[in-house]
Amino acid sequence: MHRRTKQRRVILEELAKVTTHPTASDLYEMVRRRVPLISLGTVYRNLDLLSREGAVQKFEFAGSKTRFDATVARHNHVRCMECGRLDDLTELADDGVDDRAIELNGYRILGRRIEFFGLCPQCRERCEEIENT
Amino acid sequence: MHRRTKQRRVILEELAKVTTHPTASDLYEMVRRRVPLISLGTVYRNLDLLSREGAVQKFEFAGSKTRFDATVARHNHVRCMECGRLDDLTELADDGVDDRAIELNGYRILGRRIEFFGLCPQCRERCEEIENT
DNA sequence: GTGTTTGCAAACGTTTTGCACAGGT
DNA sequence: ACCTGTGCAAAACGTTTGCAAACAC
Repeated sequence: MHRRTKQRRVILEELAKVTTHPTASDLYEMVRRRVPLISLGTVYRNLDLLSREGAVQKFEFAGSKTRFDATVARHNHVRCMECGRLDDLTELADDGVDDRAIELNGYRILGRRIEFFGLCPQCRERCEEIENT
Repeated sequence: MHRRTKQRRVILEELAKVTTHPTASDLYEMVRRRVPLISLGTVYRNLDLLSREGAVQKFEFAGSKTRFDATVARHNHVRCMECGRLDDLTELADDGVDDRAIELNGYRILGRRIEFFGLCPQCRERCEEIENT
């Protein structure tokens, strides 16, 4: 069985503190303030273990680093193409995508991921200013 | 202006030959049969250039290598979680996802990507056999 | 001739792994 | 005492980049 180590506990605690979606090295820096000698490898190993247990969610986004989230409830994301900011989209939990079509391809569907991308409020404003010049 | 080099031409020709979604190194192996001294770096540089030109599509899938496609029309994908196989889903081009909700978050949405994942026909059969044992 | 493109190899950033030791049970 | 988890460093992985030579225009 899995043992309750200080490293594992602090990683989970630090992840639960934030609503951002930290990467493994973000978390490494956060945890290091409380467990100075922790190694990045340990952070990776624990995040992997915790995500397999279902205690954290792991998001492997297209074209960027893996991000982690202590919020386990299902939700989709928007990424800003300009600054890289990542936001939750809780309202779109039920996305209305039709599953039947995929049955036609002979696949047994186990899940789906929707990623939206665009401009966040700040970058949008900045871009629109430039457009109007 | 861009020059018409043998390497670039052969990369595009080989990519157009297949309906799979080769990675850069898959393509490197394919092209190498015709241009033995080509380097992997050249394949990457040309795929990048061709995708910026819109001649090929680049798919940066979550948690896996970037794949390329000479079919430019918009379509979604299913990935097999067991064997990694990747299929097109042309029928689901209009996915029915509601865009209005995202406007509420203040984002200007420029695109979305839907990835389905599950078991392909072959792996599905194999898994169901094991389940029934 | 000029400037782009190439092959090669080294560098890169993220993630994984091998190892001997520390520490939870 | 066992055997999982750790720190460290090196390796692995896909991708990018610096360079001098080669080539398209």
